[in-house]
Amino acid sequence: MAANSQFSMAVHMLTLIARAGTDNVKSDYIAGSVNTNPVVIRRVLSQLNQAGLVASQTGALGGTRLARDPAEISLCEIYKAVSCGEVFALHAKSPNQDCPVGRNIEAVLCDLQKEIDHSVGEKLGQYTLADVLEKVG
Amino acid sequence: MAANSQFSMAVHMLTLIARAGTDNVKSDYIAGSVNTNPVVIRRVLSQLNQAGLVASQTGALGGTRLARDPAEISLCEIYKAVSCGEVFALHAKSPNQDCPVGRNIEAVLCDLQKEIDHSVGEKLGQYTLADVLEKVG
DNA sequence: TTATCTGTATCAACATAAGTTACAAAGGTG
DNA sequence: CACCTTTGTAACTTATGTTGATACAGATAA
Repeated sequence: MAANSQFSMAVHMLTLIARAGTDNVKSDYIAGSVNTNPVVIRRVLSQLNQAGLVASQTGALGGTRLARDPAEISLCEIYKAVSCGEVFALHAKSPNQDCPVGRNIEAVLCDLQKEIDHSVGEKLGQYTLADVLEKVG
Repeated sequence: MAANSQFSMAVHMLTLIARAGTDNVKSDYIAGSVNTNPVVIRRVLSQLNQAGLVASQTGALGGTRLARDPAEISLCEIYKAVSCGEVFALHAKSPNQDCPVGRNIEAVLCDLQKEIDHSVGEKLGQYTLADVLEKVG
């Protein structure tokens, strides 16, 4: 499949929204900067909305604004909001349970997966949207 | 697409191969434990071969054996051998360069991507195939 | 009332993984 | 040498997921 770039899009979008302060930002405007279709933007915004990172408003003069201070939004929260997110996938089909390795490997990999995902979350948690804003300028 | 489970397969496969010691393990046998097609196994083995983790032999009595001691094979090496591997993807299409955010966001995300990938590698590097062997029993 | 936006549903286009079949080449064995 | 087994790949199919695009209902300001 095409690689999932929703996290990159989300950070980009939130940066734009943050820079607008309390003004509502329209999905059309965001789409112009991200260089994609407004519906793609609104799909990601829907997830950010559910995560409580932004607030949207319909109707004329509608749009989206941040629900929280940029310094209070960690990249980990953004990642979790948009990602189905495991660094690596477990077996698609269950291994052969008659094999001692096949019987036990899944649990070992599952534990490892949790540990790696947790470590990614911690690393992303070291940065906030405010840090990104500063770097982007 | 279907999620990429090659790393999980690779760890599973290498565990089976390690347990066989110096004996050659056939792709048919591995496929039976992983519960998939032998060609899928040989495709992953081909990558592990290129990474120097295993050695294969064609012909009758052929098969695959470890090229190194299990304690000298880190999970990071396995991950790098099979994964095209970024935790998150950058923008598919380049953002709008006329927008100050679009112009700078890619570099920021690229740096972040490298940092996260590096941290995943470090975490995986804390474990070896020998550790997996011990856990699987 | 009208124009503007969001929120979704739906469909097409494209990419990738996994599964399968087929076969050339390598390498033991009788 | 002839035969059998096994790897290494190519090619094709199927399944799944992401992105892009069109369409339209519902909300809301002027």
